[in-house]
Amino acid sequence: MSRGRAAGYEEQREQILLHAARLFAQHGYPGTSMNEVAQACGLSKPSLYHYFRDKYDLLVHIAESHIVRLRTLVDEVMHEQLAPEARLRELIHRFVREYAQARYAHRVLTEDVKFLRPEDAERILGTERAVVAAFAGTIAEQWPHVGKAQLAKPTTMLLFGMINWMFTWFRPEGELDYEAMAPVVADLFCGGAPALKAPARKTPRRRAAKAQGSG
Amino acid sequence: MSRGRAAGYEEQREQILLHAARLFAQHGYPGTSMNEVAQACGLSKPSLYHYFRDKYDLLVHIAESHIVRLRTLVDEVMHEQLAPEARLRELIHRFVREYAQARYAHRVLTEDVKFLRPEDAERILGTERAVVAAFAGTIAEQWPHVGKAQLAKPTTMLLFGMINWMFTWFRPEGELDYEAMAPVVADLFCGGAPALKAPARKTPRRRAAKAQGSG
DNA sequence: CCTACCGATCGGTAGG
DNA sequence: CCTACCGATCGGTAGG
Repeated sequence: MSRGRAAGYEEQREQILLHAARLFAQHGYPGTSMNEVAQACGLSKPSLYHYFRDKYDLLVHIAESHIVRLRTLVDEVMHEQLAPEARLRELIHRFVREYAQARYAHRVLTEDVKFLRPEDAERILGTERAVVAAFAGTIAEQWPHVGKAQLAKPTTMLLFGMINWMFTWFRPEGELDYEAMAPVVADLFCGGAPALKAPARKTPRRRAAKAQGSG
Repeated sequence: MSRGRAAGYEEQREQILLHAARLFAQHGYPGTSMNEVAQACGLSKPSLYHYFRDKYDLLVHIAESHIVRLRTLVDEVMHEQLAPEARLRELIHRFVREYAQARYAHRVLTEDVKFLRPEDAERILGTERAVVAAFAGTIAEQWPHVGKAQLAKPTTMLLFGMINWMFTWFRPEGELDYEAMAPVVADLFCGGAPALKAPARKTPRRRAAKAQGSG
C-alpha cells in the first residue's frame, strides 16, 4: 500500500478536513476560500475538488464527524454503570479531553452551524439533542429537585457553556491545562447544583414582545 | 429640528449599526455583504457609505460600543458599595439583561473579534480585560480560597461561558426568560464556589508541545 | 493534476 | 457651495 506523500484517498480526505477545520475556525466559513484550503493542504484547487464536491461538503463532514464522535463518547460512558455524579464527572472529563484534541472542529460545530442547510442542521442538531439529553438525565437523576424545577436542560446548557467557552480563551499551548480545568468545572457544577431553586415563573403573557422584522 | 423619515445623522448611524449587528450575528462578518446591510436599512449602498467609511468601520463600532457599555455597567455596580456576593449577583443580573437587549452586538463581539485588526483588537480586548478583572476581584474577595488557588480568572471565564452560551441556544422570543436565568446562573456559581479546590499542577514541563504552524 | 478560465458577486466609488 | 442621496459601474476576486 502507498504511504508518505502519496497518501491514500481516505487519509488525504482526513488531512483536508483537519486543515479546513482549522481555517474555518480561524477565519469563519464564509471568510475561508477554497484556494486557502487547497494551499494549506499543498494541493491545487482542482485536486481539492477531487476529494470533496464543494466547500459546503467540507463543512458538513467537519460538523457531523465531530458530533458523532461526541455521541459515541456519551454512549461509552452510559455503559459504564457509574453512579450519577461519577457519570457526570466522567462525561465532563471526556468532553474536555475530546474538545482539546479537536478544538478546531469543535469551534466549527459551535460557530458555523448557522451555515448548514435545514436538512443537515436537523440531523446534526438531532444528534446534539441526544447528547444534551444524556447530560440532563444524569443531572436530574443525581439532583431530583433540579429535574422537578424543569432546570435539567437549562443547567446542562450552562454546563456546556462553561466547557465550550474554555476553548475560546484558553491558550492553545499545553493541552494539559484543559485537563486540569475539567475537575474545576465538575466541582463548580456539582457543588452548585444543590443550591439551585426553581426560577420565578413569569406571568403568562398573552404574547411576547413584537418580533423584530427579519431581513 | 427635522424628525421622521429624515432622521438625524446620529440617529441614522445608530439604526445602521443595529441592522449590521443583526446581519453579522446571523451570517458572520465575512458572510454579510454591504448590499444586504444597505437593503436592511432601506438605503442605497452609496448612502450607506455616507454614514460609514467601510464595512470594517461597522464592525469596530459594533464591538467597541458594546464593550464600552459593559464596562460602564461594571463601573456603576462597583460604585454601589455592595457586599461581594451581592455585587457579583448584581453584575450577573445586569450582564444578562444587557446581553438580552443587545444580543446581536454581543454575538458580534464574541464571534467576530477575530476579524479586528491588531490595533483595534488590542483596545477592545483591553476593555474586556478590565471587565474580567472586576468579576475576578469580586470572586476572590468573596471566596479567598478561590483567589489563593489562582482560580479567580479561570472561574470568571467559566461564569462568562454560562452567560454567553445562553444567547446561542435560548429562544429569541421573550427576553424575560433571560431574566429568569440570571439567578439560576448566580445560584449555581455562588453555590459551587465554596467547593472549588486547587487543580492538580502539572509537572513543570520544560516546554509545551511544539506550536502548530499558523496560516 | 495544472492552466486557464466562466458567471456572479464582492467591497467600494464614479458622475450628476 | 453644501447636504443627502440616486442609478450605474468601477477594479478585483469569490466559488466552481
